[in-house]
Amino acid sequence: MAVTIKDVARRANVAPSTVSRVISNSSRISEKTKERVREAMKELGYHPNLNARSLANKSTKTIGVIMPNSAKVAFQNPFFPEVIRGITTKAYQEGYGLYLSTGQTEDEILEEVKQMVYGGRVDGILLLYSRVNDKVMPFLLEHGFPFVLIGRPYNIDESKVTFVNNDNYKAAKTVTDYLVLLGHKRIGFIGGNLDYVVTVDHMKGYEQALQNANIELREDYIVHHAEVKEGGQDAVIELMSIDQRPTALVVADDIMTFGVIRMLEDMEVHVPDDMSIVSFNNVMISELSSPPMTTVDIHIYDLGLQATHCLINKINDPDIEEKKVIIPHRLIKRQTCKKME
Amino acid sequence: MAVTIKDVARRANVAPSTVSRVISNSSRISEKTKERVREAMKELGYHPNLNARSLANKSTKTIGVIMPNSAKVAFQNPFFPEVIRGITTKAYQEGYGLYLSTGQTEDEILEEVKQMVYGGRVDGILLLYSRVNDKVMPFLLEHGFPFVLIGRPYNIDESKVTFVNNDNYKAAKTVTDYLVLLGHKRIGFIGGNLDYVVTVDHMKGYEQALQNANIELREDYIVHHAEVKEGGQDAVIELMSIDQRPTALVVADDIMTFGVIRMLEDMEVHVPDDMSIVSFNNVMISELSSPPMTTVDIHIYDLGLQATHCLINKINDPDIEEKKVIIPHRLIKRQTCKKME
DNA sequence: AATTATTGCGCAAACGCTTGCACCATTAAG
DNA sequence: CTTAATGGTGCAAGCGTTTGCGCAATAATT
Repeated sequence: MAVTIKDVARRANVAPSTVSRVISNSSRISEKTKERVREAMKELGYHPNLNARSLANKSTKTIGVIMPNSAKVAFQNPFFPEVIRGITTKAYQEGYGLYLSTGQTEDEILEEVKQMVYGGRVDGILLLYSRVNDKVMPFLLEHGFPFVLIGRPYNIDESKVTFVNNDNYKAAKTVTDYLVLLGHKRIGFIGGNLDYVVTVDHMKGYEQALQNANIELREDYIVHHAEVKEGGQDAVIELMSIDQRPTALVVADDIMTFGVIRMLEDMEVHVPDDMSIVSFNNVMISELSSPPMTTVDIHIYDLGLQATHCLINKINDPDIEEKKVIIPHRLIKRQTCKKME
Repeated sequence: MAVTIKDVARRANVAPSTVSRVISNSSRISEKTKERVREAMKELGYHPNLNARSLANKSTKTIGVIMPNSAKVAFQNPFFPEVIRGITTKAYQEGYGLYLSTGQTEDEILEEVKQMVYGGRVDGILLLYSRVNDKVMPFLLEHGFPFVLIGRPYNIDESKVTFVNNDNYKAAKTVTDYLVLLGHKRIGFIGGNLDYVVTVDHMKGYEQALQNANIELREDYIVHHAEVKEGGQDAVIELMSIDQRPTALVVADDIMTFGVIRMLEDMEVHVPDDMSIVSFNNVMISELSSPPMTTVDIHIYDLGLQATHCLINKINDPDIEEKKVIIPHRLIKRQTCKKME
């Protein structure tokens, strides 16, 4: 059996409660006793039992990280690793641990969240996605459980939830504007899963830009695909089989862009000479495409960092007001866009 | 305060112990009482407190996942997301949760592991790397704590630890043989961080293949870099500034290959016409390079799955004998290799 | 010198659950 | 009809911490 607080107490000739207070560095214990107790702890190799502590404490010092239909598909996109990097960094600084969701379906995930909340496994929750019809957020809201959303609440009063997001609408608009500025009139849009709020924001921005430029919106220029990998390729086929092919593409995700570029190459459509492309995220390998892609950097790492920051604040002070943090984005011009002659 | 086992007991007119036994579906309770208790649980919306359970139980139903110098840099490589996918899948099936390490340095990580072990936070540990001079494994070994290594133990008796690995030596040898078969004599090697066992295995395989083919080993053809991204590019510069440039490259990692290809393109060295490349891992986007890369698929997902499987077995039966699982690899021929004229 | 504050520590209850053991009805066996 | 199994529950002691409260002993105040 492991060495407990009682063993330490006995060894140091004090009461268990004193040991506990030494651990929490209570000012009510004299320096002398503290030293004696610490000595005993060292000698016995004492380490606190975290479960017991959590039980008594009602605090676990761990935060739950919820991914969309789990890591299963999510992790195919470098977005998640990167956001988790940000989370990890902050969490570590603040002495928090991370508990990862593992469920695959929406229902499984909801069940897990309930476990985390009711079971007292975590002190707060980080939602790494915003889905259109999400059941997790309402649950959390209803129970007044601390959480922060990465993304934007949908169908829910923004003032009721703390969230960290990019201005995806504006990013998409800017990007489309940019393409228009380069002289493109036939601009296609390859979007992600329409269940995700980010996708609808992208589309709105795209549409607005076209409208501002008096370019007619063509249904057949808009294609959505859930899977980042295959999606990119399928989408290209669809778009390329239209009579009047687009000359430029707004692509939802850098990874998709890899697929898009490959597929276009196969069709002997050259980027950027025959086709301009802009996409989103600027994940690590984005600059390694051939040609290197123009994309908008959304500072994924910061999303994670800030979100964690907010969450920890909320955990420490549950009555803190809800907050909305917008992480700036930045267009990174590389070599997939070209001016129309 | 949340509803506890006692509330349920009162409601169902039984003792708390009975409720507990109903939860664990003990055969000693009659169906009738079980029904009544379950009814009460539903009505009150009972959910067990996991900390209390863990405390009484000495089991947490969660497994600790340790990454090399943390997610921080690790996650830059799709290897980790993918292996975690495998882990998640199995863990979920078996009702286990995942607790992620967040430390950045070796010492921080060791400290975290100690916390997990002494603190009773996890039932077992998954080591996602094998480093040459690792302190975590000896610690775990010494404490007889259940763990499984993904990779291969180094400087430690293999029979003492359960591990899941590829035959990286053989993979590297095969790949080099393949290049030799294609007529290449000047074959370079771009390796990863020499602290990792996988890197030394790769190199051994490479060297052996050359030796078998009676090709002289050239020091200057061997380059190592820790960072997958920048590393690839730096390495190319080094290798290309040699008088007698290599005509083929064995690259430690697919992501590196992206960088390598880009850099070569910039130098107007065309792949595969002027340079053949083979690398390792076959992560999701590997097939999206231009040209699509030839690589060896190491079944990362399975590594995670199997490792988790083994770990759970070990948790359930600590006296189970240590096991060594080799996941097969497979050369995926795409378009970065060409026969020498 | 008597009273009040202050400091330093211990007692014991609580956190919510599990589990060995004892106990009381039944029912089966002798 | 007694005794022995058996089946179904309850009691109470843990699991290792935290923390409100109380009690000495000492220091500060009249």
